[in-house]
Amino acid sequence: MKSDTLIHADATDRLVRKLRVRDLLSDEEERALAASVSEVRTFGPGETLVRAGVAVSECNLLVEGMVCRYKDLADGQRQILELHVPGDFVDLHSFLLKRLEHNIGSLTPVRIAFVPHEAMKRVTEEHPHLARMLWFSTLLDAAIHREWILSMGRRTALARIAHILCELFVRMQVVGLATERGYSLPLTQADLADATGLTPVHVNRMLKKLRDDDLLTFRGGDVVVHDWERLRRTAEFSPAYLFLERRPR
Amino acid sequence: MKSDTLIHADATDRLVRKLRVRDLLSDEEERALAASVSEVRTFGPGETLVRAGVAVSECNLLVEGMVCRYKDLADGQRQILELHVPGDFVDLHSFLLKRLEHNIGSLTPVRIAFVPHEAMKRVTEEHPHLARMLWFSTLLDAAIHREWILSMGRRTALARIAHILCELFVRMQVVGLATERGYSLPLTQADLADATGLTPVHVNRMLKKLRDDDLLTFRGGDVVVHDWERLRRTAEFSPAYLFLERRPR
DNA sequence: CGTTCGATTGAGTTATCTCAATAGGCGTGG
DNA sequence: CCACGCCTATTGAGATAACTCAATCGAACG
Repeated sequence: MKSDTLIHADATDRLVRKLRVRDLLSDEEERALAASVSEVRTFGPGETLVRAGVAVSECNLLVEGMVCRYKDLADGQRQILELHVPGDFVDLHSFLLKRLEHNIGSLTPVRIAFVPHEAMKRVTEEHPHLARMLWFSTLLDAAIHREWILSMGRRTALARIAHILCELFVRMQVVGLATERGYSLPLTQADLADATGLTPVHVNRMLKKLRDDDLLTFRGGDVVVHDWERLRRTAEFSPAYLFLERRPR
Repeated sequence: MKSDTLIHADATDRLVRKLRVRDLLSDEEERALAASVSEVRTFGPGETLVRAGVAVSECNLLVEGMVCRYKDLADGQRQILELHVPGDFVDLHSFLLKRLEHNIGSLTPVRIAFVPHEAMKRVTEEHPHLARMLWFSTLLDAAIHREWILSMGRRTALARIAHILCELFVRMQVVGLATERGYSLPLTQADLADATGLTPVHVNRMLKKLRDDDLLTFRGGDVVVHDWERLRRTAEFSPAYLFLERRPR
């Protein structure tokens, strides 16, 4: 094993964990994944990591911190399209798309592992099953997108916020970053507004309602779930769209 | 060439057309695609083709007509997640997901080509480049989802409707089903409401406004574009997210 | 030719937004 | 150590985009 493989092995830990929830990943595949990381770098909060339309030649794997994909409208309105937790291969799709149609930005200080597209090509060609697992994880992003469309289209502001906080709870649990009671979510209410298509003021009122109803507290970057059952019902949250079971075969 | 390959060759025509807009597809790959179709069947309008949560063993390729993916909320509200035009490999993702988390339903009479998952596995393993193109087309769906999230989150009702009609115009053009002036869109205003997260009544008013402003007419299942430039601006539509250029290499 | 389904319009309601003001935390510089 | 400024959270009050309910109308269809 080459030494730089060792150096970056921890970079893929949470990704591996996430993949293993859904499928069997061999040790060889795990090593191939770790070996494909060329570099790990840190960035400050509020930085744009990938800009829409610019050709990219490597994929970003989030190791630590929180990033989002977003688009802006001409009048300055922002919409967050997805929130990413450690272990997410944020722009895996840039491998085939070559450029992204949206931006990727850090919401906190982050550590990012880079995987060059050449390494992606090599690893997917040498490991067809791993390639399918990576394909799968882009399909998971699409499934999350669809649930968000449902939220934005048909859920009330309260349910929308409850839903996104449920989703993140589960996704954080998968990568071992949540306890039974809650998780760390270093977002501002304005960020949450951009993610839910609401205004910060309204987000504030809905959070107050969730607090007053004793469902959940979101304060100082921490989510504490008080009543998971009622929260789930309020959000009409069902984790089926996160495909948390092992695929057949 | 086997005769059943010949029988179903037309089934993949529009898909091939769509793929060739984005990448080079060899004749051999085209034949492999056509050969993977096991059967072509017709369905009436309003049928559920794939139900959420049920294990599936084949992919649906839309040959003719219009289908949508949708989810329902407990109170009966429906959200359409994506509209599909001929040539769309509607549930290509079922190949890896094994079950879908949403439903697929026909909006019109449709012709569907079936591709068994075994055939998918064979063709993707034997043709890695074709596999990447299919992966790519699932990424395209995700990009469309993201644009919808932006629409639902931040665009006004008028812009949202204008935008979806712009998108379908371009997508219909790609598969040769639109003229310079417009295209056939066999949806009711209620369908359009379910796709945009609005009420039918409000959709009606916004369509009237688009008509009154002389941007576009949607009547009797036909979209006629009167002023593309102003329509584009109203929707803030830019086709970048549809990746209409050839990928590099 | 009655029935059904989709489109259209009016009138009143409401969820969410906008504007605005206040308050709390936190880092920086004097 | 205090004062200032900045960012985020909070709350109030009024505005508005979109919704609900309800009625009418037209076309398709058996």
